[in-house]
Amino acid sequence: MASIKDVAAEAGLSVATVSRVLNGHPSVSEDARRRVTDAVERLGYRPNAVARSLRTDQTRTLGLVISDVMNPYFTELARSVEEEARALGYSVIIGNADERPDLQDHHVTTLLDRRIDGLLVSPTDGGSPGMLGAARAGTPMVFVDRWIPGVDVPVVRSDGTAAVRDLVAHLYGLGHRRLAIIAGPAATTTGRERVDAFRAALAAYGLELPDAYIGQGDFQAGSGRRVTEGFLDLAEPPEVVFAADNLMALGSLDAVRARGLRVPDDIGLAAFDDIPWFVHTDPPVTAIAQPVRDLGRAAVRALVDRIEGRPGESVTLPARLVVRRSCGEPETERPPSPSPVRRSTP
Amino acid sequence: MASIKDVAAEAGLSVATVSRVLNGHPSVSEDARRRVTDAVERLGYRPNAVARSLRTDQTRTLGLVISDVMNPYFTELARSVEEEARALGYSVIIGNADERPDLQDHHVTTLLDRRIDGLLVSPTDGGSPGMLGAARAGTPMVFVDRWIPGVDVPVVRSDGTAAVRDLVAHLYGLGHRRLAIIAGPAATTTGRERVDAFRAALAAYGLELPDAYIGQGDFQAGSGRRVTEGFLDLAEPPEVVFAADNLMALGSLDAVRARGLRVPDDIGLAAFDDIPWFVHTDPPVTAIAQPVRDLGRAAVRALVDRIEGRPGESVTLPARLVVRRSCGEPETERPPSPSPVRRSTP
DNA sequence: ATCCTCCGTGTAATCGATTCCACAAGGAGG
DNA sequence: CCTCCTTGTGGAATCGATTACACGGAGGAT
Repeated sequence: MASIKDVAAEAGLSVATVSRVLNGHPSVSEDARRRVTDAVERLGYRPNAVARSLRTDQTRTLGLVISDVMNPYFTELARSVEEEARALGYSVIIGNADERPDLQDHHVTTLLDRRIDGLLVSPTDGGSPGMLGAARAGTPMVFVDRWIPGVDVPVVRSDGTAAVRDLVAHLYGLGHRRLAIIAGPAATTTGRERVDAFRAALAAYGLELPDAYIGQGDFQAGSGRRVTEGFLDLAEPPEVVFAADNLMALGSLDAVRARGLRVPDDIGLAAFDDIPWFVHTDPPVTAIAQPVRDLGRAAVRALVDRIEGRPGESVTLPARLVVRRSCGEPETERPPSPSPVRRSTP
Repeated sequence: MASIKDVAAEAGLSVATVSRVLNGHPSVSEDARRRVTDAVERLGYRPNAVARSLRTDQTRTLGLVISDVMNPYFTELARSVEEEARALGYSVIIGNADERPDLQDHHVTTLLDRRIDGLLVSPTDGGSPGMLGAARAGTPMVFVDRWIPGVDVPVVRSDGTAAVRDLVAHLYGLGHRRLAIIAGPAATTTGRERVDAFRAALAAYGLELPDAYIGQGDFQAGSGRRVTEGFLDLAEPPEVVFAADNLMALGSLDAVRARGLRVPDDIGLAAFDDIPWFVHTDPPVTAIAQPVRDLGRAAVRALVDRIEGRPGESVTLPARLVVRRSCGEPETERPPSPSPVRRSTP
């Protein structure tokens, strides 16, 4: 592969001049500029990003470590992050932690070894050593979705308390009183917050959240199934189950169906995180939707701000309730809406 | 951040010796080895992968350019690719082409600029200039899922002809005769092959595939909707629509529902690519499942073989039909099966 | 005409690793 | 006791870029 030296030779100039042309440095004669671009063209030369990074100490690359790629919520997040990063002239390398702290650490160290300019993390746990180290070492960093209290890093997330309140109001209005939740891991902020928000909302209606109605999940489908089975085995099963993420809701649906029961007639179901597929499930699932695209965009902007020396602030965006049929009859009969999967095509 | 020089100073040795210890070179005294590891420990030193790559001319990184991350099929492919690559000591950088040749080219050049060791591509089109250039330039390369005829690169893919035959047999057995297809872009191999396989299978039953029953889609939900609307407007609409990927099937479902019609009573639906959500849609969708994990694994192995100087061969794995309820009554009434989303949890 | 600027260019140092080659010390063999 | 090998180590070149500094020449001011 041709190097800058080859270009210099081909153009009959020094590597310094070639480099200047390549980087749009002002003090280069028109003649030299032309000769260099011609030589580049002839040789099909492309600058070696590795060498450039070594010299300039910046890779123009962002690392994104997410908890689970197979979760549509995170897939969409990753997509919007990449989009915004590209617009800002950065590439992104995605690491999938699969909800495992050890894998998360692996990716963090790998990314740091490659000297990425900044790190976007949605931590799987309360803080693995590798991650804490990275934060302390001064690598520009931003948390998305989940975060770790006590670590001084901007957080870009969505606040679901109002939406959860709306959800409880909706359920209460439908006559439901025994409401249960499938919680996420207590080590994650989203795991804890959603339970807290739910409990608080229930309290506003004079409802309790007994321990038996709090199932411990891990944000994966399997746990949703297991917890739901436990609920159904109760002497007095809940009337509605609220899953703290979409995968656990899926598992819950499975469990209900495996018993030959039906949603929402026998038991209602609601989920945190709305995804395109919830429109098409049987029945369509009532969910709390986060503004994922905006979250990704804001996270990248905050991180790039940090990288480029600007402050880089935390952002909290509200989530909102999307009522469908999985908890009982909706208020109004609307025509089916088109799938949100659709792109910009008219 | 500490460099190898700092380690050398701390250990009271030369950088050469430090490097040898780091790389497990045999001719290093036990004493030196200990002093170096101690120094590394004290300094929290991590080798700079950028510098290393520049010197050794290898990044131990694979590039993966896929057509659409939001498509669960590709998400799963990406996941299995990363998994296998990690097992083999490689990282992977994912580029999302979003079915756009220009974006695909952008990612290919970016990846090449970073001097990745090899490229895994599922081409969006018949071959964008950047990709063809990469193939010609001798970068180790392997096609996954889709490929480009005439380019001498191993292909790892799945063969759906048998499964499509099974599908048509299933539909024929259910009494359906007017069968339509929503095709993928003609520029992609999968776009063409699936139509061809479908036509051939129909022929085996003395059935035709009239032009009016071939809708041109682009593997995105929007086109599935549009094409299906066209089918429904026909004087004699098809009895079953076969979507060449899962996203278009989703769009098709939307369109049917938007008319107030029902699947499978008013019109049947089948899809290429099985995904976890098809179990939970209303109704569950009959689909052709590819062995995605195996595909990802095989692709990485072929690529790494190429990179490390071994031949690196093409692989074709069979797809299989998964019958559900979207085309009419299934043969047997089975208890609902658990969701395939489940991980290794028992 | 002289001096000072400014412009365009080239030389060489540098980033952080790897690795070839030289070399010193020590042991074996003659 | 001398030579030869082996072993462990260090010096320095190298990968491909960027950039500080030096320098020659053109042009303007005096």
